[in-house]
Amino acid sequence: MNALLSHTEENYLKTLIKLVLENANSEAGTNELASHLAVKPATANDMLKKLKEKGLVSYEKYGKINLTNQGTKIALEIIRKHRIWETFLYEKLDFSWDEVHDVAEQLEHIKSDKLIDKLEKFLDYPEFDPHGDPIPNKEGKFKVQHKTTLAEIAVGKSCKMIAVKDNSNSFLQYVVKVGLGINNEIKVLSRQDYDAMMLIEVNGQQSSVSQKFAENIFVVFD
Amino acid sequence: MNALLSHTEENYLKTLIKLVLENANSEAGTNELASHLAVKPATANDMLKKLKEKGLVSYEKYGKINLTNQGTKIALEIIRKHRIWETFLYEKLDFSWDEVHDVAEQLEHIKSDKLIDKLEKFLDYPEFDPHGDPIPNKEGKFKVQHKTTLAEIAVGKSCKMIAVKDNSNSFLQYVVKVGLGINNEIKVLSRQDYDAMMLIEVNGQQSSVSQKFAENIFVVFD
DNA sequence: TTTATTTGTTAGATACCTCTAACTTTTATA
DNA sequence: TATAAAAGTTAGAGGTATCTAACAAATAAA
Ligand SMILES: [Mn+2]
Ligand SMILES: [Mn+2]
Ligand SMILES: [Mn+2]
Ligand SMILES: [Mn+2]
Repeated sequence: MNALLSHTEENYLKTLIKLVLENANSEAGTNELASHLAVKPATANDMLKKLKEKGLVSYEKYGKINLTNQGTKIALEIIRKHRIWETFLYEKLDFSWDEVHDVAEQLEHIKSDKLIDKLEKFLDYPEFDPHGDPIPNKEGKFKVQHKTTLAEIAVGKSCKMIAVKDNSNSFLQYVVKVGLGINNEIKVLSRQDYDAMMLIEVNGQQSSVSQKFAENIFVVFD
Repeated sequence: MNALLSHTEENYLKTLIKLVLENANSEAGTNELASHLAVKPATANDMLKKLKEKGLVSYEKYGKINLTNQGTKIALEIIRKHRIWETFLYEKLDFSWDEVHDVAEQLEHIKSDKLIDKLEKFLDYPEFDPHGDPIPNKEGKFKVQHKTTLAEIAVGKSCKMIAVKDNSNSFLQYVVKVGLGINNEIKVLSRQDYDAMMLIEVNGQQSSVSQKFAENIFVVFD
């Protein structure tokens, strides 16, 4: 059934589904794909032909790229594995928030349905990973949370942090430094007209954060 | 320091150390290596040149193959990872005896010292894997047990099973079926002169086992 | 609507890992 | 010791994943 893909092919699918999901227009381009995978457009183009040949992506020459149903299914399986492994590393092995991603990038390619299912059970069926991202279940379904960014919360209002948008190590470390974490209550005390710098309060601690920072914190209204 | 090796290179080193250790004469041959890796001798020969170039194996044209100190160090690290992962799968995820090996073959190539050290701690520093094989520590040291095979135990004597020699799925499943497991006490009731078939008793259960079977069960005297 | 810029594609090359077929060296056997 | 068998090596080739450089198409700007 699952036509044994290489690490590389899996990484292309995973990147494609991320682009397709966040692009809103539900499609991706060659250059965009290449840059996210840190390869040259020519390389990505070759791989796209191969993935099309295998029925995992649909696209025509000079057209936009989409995943087929089969491609989407596989991509979600990889995301599922990635997030379950991140949860394992964080919950059981005491890895920190910013350390889990790189190792999960390797672990997500381990081929064993039994392994990931048993790991999921061992973790007691987690629904979200350490960054607040939803973990797809075996059927590829996951909890969709209505989320806003901290940048959009009005002055005087409170909200709860549920996830981060940027998953880079430097951002994650910065978030920790500011005293923020998943499920923390955040109160917006003020916002500058000039540059949208915000003063926020978390656990009684006040911090000043930039617009760029606030745009990468996902929150829900209280 | 550790010049990032490919999965393939790591598998060659791991196979080499096994051959070198079990060959007693402490060396291996090209054909032998190739057959263990399920590749053709020509392929193994190419890789040997490459590993020699990298300073991991020492050998001269038409001569015998040995690992260098650096090659030995890396090979032991891979074995360490393999056995720690097997222990994790068996102890924490309820994998059975015969299921752990194949998944560990993949997991052993994950590159993260932190991961394997934290996993080792999580498992409370195990010294032996589920098959009774010793787990090298970070320095590559491991417990050496003086072991004999069941085939060598005299009639009327008892011994304790400490490991299996053959790690194949079919053998492991057979061992379970016979009612045997690590740390079981085995009493040798009789042995046929003709074909060395043995009658043994384990946990009050009597079984008849072949010489080939007995030669693959490692035991220690009581 | 012509031109410039961005985006995407092709051609040709390299590194890695593998193979088959032919050859050479070493070891075992008669 | 001459010959046969086994073990090991080389040459030549193919698939995958990558690159650079040159080209083509689509889109944005003038
Ligand atoms: Mn991640
Ligand atoms: Mn995550
Ligand atoms: Mn094993
Ligand atoms: Mn084992």
